[in-house]
Amino acid sequence: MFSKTCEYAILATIFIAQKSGQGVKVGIKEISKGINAPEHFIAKILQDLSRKGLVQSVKGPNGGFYLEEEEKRTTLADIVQAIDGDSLFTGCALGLKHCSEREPCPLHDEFKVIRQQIHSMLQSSTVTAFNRELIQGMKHLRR
Amino acid sequence: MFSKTCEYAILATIFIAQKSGQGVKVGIKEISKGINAPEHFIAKILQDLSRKGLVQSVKGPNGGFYLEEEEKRTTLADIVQAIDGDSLFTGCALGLKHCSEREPCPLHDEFKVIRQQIHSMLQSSTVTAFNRELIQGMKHLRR
DNA sequence: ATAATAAAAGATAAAAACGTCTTTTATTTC
DNA sequence: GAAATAAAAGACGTTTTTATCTTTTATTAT
Repeated sequence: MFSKTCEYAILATIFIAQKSGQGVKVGIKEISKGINAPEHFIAKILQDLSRKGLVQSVKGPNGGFYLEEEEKRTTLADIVQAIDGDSLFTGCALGLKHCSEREPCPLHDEFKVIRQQIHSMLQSSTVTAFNRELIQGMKHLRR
Repeated sequence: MFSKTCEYAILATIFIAQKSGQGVKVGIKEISKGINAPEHFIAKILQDLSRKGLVQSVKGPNGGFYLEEEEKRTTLADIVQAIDGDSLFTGCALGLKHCSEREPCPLHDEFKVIRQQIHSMLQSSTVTAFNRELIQGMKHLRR
């Protein structure tokens, strides 16, 4: 569904969002422990998200990652778009380049509906949307 | 969504199904041209599908691939299961190993519905289901 | 200023996915 | 039974993805 990189990106950003909701920055070590993912790998991913303006970072003591108010309204769809591109939202289920309304693959019509549902699921979830449930232990991020 | 191998497997099997509907066997060259996929690669995939009893093959002159009556009722879900396993049908959207009703990830509830829809879409499509539309040019397999 | 901290950047490596080429085996036709 | 055909099997190569390690740069606190 998503690449591993994208899964990590979503988990890490939700983790940062949770901390940012509490007004604190968080370092890579804590993030990687919090979501149980390889430290250097998610460092790379966060560099990327940072460049793309989805998270903020500051170097040095008391540095770390956090979200601006605006970034707290980032949706999971935005993250997927940034990391995996929009193939999940627009691509053919069978990987046909020319698949379209005019030249549909066998799954085209059925898949169109599902694709749309996936998109709206991801678009209706901001990265902060899960803060309460995560803090209360009703939802989890650890792999 | 699916691995490339799985996409090829689905396309190739639907192609064979179409020919088998016309009572003829079909060789790898014709299949690979028909779905515009690398010849040796789909040969491997078909070997695998053959071992798993999803397609039949015979060697030598006038040999090729075809489907038994029973195999014409193979569903796309069967193929996905055989090639990619059932992670698409049962796995967590965010790749969490322990994600479950008891310990759900943030997307668990919403994704459960979508996963189920994907499964039933694939289960309700047999490999022969598209024969008519393919022959009439209303659906396509070429990449 | 200096030392400590933490992210950024770069290099490298391991694993998996994807793809190609060659040889072998089975079958058919002549 | 020899030649031709076509899949099976095996070896090999490339690319992408995933992961790790090291060095550099920016920031803070002393």
